[in-house]
Amino acid sequence: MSKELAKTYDPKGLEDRLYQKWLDHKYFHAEADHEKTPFTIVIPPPNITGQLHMGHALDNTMQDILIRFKRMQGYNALWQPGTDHASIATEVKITEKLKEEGVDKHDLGRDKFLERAWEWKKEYGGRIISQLKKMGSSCDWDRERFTMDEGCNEAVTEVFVKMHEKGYIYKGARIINWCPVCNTSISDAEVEYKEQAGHFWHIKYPLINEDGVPSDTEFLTFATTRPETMLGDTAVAIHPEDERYQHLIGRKVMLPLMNRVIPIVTDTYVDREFGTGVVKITPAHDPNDFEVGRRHNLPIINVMNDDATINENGGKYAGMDRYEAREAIVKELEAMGLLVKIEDHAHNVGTHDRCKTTIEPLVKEQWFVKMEELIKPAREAVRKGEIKLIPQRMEKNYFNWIDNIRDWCISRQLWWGHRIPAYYCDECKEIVVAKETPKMCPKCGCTHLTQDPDTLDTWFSSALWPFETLGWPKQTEDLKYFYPTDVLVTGYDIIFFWVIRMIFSGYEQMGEKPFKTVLFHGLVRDSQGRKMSKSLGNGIDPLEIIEQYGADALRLTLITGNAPGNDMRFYYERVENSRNFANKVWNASRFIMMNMEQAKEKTGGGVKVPAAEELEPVDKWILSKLNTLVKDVTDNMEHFELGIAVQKVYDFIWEEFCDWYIEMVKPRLYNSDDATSQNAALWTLKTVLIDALKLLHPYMPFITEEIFCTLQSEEESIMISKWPEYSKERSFPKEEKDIEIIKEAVRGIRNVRTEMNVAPGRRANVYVVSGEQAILDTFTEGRLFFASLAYANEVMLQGDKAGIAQDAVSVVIPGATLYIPFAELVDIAQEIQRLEKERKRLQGELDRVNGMLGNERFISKAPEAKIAEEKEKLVKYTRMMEQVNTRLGQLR
RNA sequence: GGAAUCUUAGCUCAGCUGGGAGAGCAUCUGCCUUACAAGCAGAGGGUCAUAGGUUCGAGCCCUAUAGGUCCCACCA
Repeated sequence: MSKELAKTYDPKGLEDRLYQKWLDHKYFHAEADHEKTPFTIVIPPPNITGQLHMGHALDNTMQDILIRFKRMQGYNALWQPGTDHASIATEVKITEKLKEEGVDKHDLGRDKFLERAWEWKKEYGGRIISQLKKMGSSCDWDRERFTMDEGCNEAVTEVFVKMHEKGYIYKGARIINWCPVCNTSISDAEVEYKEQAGHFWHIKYPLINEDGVPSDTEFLTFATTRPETMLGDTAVAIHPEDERYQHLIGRKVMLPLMNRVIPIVTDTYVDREFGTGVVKITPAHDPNDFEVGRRHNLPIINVMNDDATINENGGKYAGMDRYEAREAIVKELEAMGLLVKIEDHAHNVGTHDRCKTTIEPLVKEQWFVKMEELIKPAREAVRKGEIKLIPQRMEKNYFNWIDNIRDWCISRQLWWGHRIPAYYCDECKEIVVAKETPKMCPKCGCTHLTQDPDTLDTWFSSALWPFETLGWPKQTEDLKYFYPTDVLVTGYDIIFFWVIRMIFSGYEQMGEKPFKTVLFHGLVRDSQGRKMSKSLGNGIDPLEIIEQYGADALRLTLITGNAPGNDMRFYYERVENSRNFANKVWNASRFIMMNMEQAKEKTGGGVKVPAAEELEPVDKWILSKLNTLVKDVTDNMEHFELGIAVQKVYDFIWEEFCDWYIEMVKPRLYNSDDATSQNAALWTLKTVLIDALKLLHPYMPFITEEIFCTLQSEEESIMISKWPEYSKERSFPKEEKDIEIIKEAVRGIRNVRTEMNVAPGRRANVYVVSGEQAILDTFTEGRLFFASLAYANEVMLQGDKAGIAQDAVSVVIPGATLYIPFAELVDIAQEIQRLEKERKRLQGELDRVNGMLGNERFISKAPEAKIAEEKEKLVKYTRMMEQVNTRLGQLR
């Protein structure tokens, strides 16, 4: 009738079954309920192209821990899930796949391409979700959203139109980052700078004489890393106060190869100390030059096509690739005697973070979000602590980015994504931004309008994620109830892409922060500390780990031994340790249930709640320890110290509960003559186990559920059980102290026995000698388990050492000396040596304590509690020292 | 160029508000003790990078130095 745990712990058999049970019972589902306090987390939506990797595993484990913890605490916990369309990432994948089929994206056409994309979404969008389920994630799947579902589309259009009306979104020709391979503009955040070995080409341009012809003798020399851009040069710049070049102000130079006369301009942007103090200016292909060009009204000559080949403005170089052109141009300049020298030069080159292609700065007409005003509330929120970043040091990064923010280029020359709701009149070119396709042009009345072909940066929609998933722009009940959300858990690597943008969007659209706390985690690296990557092939598949060790073991591994925001290394030994812990929990539970069952067979009844006086000191000791644990763990978790919290649970279960408490109560369990004592032990075992399981549940949901349900068949699930609370009635300081004394005695005896190579099977009597009745009482109470743990035949308690063999081995603990007489004897000299060692140790402690207490300034300045603590130690060590000295005297 | 962060046992890392240095793995010794050998009992191993400073007291706070990681900016 009662269930039993399987003989061996096998996560494979139970995880899927339990997850299905949770789903069936709708435990993950949350509804707005004003009787309860909400606790909300929105998931960082994984890409539909993605497969579960260790980063997801960590991110989701943290969220699940928090959400399960809060749910058990009685909060109305909502974990809002969904996926991201990942505009560029997905488009690239589909384009690649088409290429494999021999189909060019453009031949296929936009509509057909989008059909393929949706098919892709249908096929792979579910994959990552089912993988998250494998982790045990308790998301409310009934609420699953997608950044391109109807509601999100509506939200995006709403925001775009609104912000355009407010003037926060504008269209303009600016210098942007262009990826010649993906054929789209990208934002500043998507550019990754990488140091590359390059060259400095020192080139000279001839000055123009007064008669308007290039000089044969006068030149202006400068250095460049990108000679090919000279085709678009429209000026040469010098610093206005550079004495070397004062005489050149107002003159012009001849741009070789293009035979264009260009001015010499003065601009403080030029660094006199760097190179020759002369800079060629190419406004169309360099962000700084673009600015210089604006200041001096220089023409912008774009010399490049979208694929980074030279265009018709590049004269005879038209059609060449940018690097091909570079070579040809250098060669030609050299032939003309205009190449002065070539130097090696390492410099940072901007690359596209997706495809690693060197980006090309280009001037293009794009849509931008004006950041200046928008960003202000985001800065203030963090500055005032309205939004907390954990760890706090992330604030530096945050402010640094905000303080240097530039307008956000949001248009992408891609098809997969939210198409920009801007329409152009075919006749008068008027731009209309509207939620719906306009019937006619408001300016000329023409009825032919064409929608902007571009789509929006994928982060434009993710920025709205915390409120669009709750129903916005509709003022839903959910939105009112669950927003603002409580915690955002994410990697520090997307703070600029996502976190900041959600924050300013929340304030702009909702007038309220999107979340109260951002909990950052680091990267999961391989065992050698390298980033896991496809190209290195060093990625560890979380699903494989789950298959081999179980999701619980994986979760525990990811959450222990690392601080918030720090990267961690992942290796198998750590997972094994986690699995071993799961196994420990499993076996301890099995042991407890087995004993409950056996007692039931004998007595015919189940475990009863014992009367207060029926609890023995050990029972009170472990209950008291558990009580403290509950307080500490809850406190740690509330402060997001997840790793510290679970470490405490781990230590408690393994050391205190399994290695000490269970061992201590075994004699009681095996003795059914004293039913009262046996019942008290069983009840304590069960009670402590259940609470410990609850504390562990957020971390290891499956194993705890399986054990809990086996143990408490009347309960439905541990995940909706009540989180344990600290209670004064469960605090027993006296028993805690008493048991610690006995533990110390046990450890002391074990130590001597090992040291003396006494075979474990060889039992000996133990005499506990103490002048204090309280200590003798403690041992009286604990005699039974003390005997079993200290390999004792009989435990004799006495006030003096009468009747104890002279050559008995002795162990000194605070307040008592233990004597263990072995039949054949002990080398007295060796015993003296051992005690001398102990004397030395105690002397060290005494010196330290006396040093502190003898220091007047310590006495006058240290807190009283600390002083009292040290005084107590002084008493303790002094007494132990006396005992050791007495024993040494006897032996001599 | 600017910022952040790290340097603690052989390895990988914890150490939360300053108050007697910890874990896992590895190593060594002894145990198949009727929950667990994925285990039990013990042991060894650390000038907490270096040098100063603050403090009654520093792994923790401050300054400098060395080395590593990483982010931002970018000088053409």
